[in-house]
Amino acid sequence: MPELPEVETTRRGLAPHIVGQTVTTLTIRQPKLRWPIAAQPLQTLIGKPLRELQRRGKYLLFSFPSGTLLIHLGMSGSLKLVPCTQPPHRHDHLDIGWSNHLLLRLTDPRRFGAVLWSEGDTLHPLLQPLGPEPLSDAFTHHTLQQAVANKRRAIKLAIMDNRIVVGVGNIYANEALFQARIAPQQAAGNLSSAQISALSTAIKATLTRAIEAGGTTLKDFVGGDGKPGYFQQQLMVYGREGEPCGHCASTIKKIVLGQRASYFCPKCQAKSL
DNA sequence: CTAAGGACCTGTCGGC
DNA sequence: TGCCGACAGGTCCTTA
Repeated sequence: MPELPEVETTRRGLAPHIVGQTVTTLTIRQPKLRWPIAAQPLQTLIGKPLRELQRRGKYLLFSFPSGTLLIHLGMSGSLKLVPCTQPPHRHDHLDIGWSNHLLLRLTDPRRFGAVLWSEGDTLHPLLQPLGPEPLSDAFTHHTLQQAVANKRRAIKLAIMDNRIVVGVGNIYANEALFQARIAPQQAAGNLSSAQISALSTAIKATLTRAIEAGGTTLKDFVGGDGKPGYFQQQLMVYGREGEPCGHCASTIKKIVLGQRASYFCPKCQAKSL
C-alpha cells in the first residue's frame, strides 16, 4: 500500500484533527513490528500536545515538546482516526488517544512498519542518510545526475535508493521510468543528461499526480475505512505484463531487479548503448 | 563501492 | 473444498 503519495495523503488527512490535541491514552497491543515498539518513551507522551505532523520520505513525524514519534507504514500499514469506543481488530497494534476523544489507530497485518522515538531535537539515525525529497527543490536533474555519475547499477535500483532520493517505491519507479522512456535495467551512470532530466521530471510528475488522486479520499480518514483510492489512477506499466503498451502497443515485459518486479515497454524504453 | 540475498510478517490468489 | 507455493506497495542488514 504505502508509497509516498499515500503517506502524504495520510498526513494531510490526519493533521487537521490531531495537531494541537493532547495525548490522553496510549495502548500497545502488539509491540513486535519491524523493531519492537519501546513502551517507555511513548508513555511519557500522555499529557503532551502534538505540535506538528510532518513527513520525511515515507516516515510520518509527530513532533512533541520532548521529541519526535516516527511512524513508518511498511508494506501493509495504515493509520486512521476512530471513535474512542471503537473495538480493535486483529491487526490493530497501536492506539493513541487524543483530547478530542478520537483514537489514532495503527493497523499493519504484515508488521513491516515501525514506531520509533527520537528524543529532543535529535534526528533519528534512520533519517540521517536520507536523500532529498523528490517534490522539493532539493531534488533536481543536477542532484540526480551527480548521485548516479559513474554508477553501474541499474537506474531503477538507483532511484529506489533512499540515499539518492526518498519516497520512490516500486510502483512509481516503474511508472516514472516509463514516462521518461528509460529501460529499468540501464546502467545509471550511462544515461544522458537529457534522460536524467526527463527522469527527475517524471518522478516529480508521477508522485504529484498520485498525491492529487489520493487527495480525493481525505474525508475518509475520520471514522471511515480510510482506504485511499489513488491507485485507481491509470498505471501505464506496473502490473501489466503481457498487455499492450498504451503508447506503441508493444507487449509489456516483466523482469526482476533487486528481487522486485519491474515492468517496462521494450520498445518505448529501449536500451541504449 | 556494488551486488545479491536473507530477514522481518500475513493475506490473497492461482493452480492442482 | 483444501492445500501449497508464489507473490505483494518496504527497507535494513549481512555477506561476498
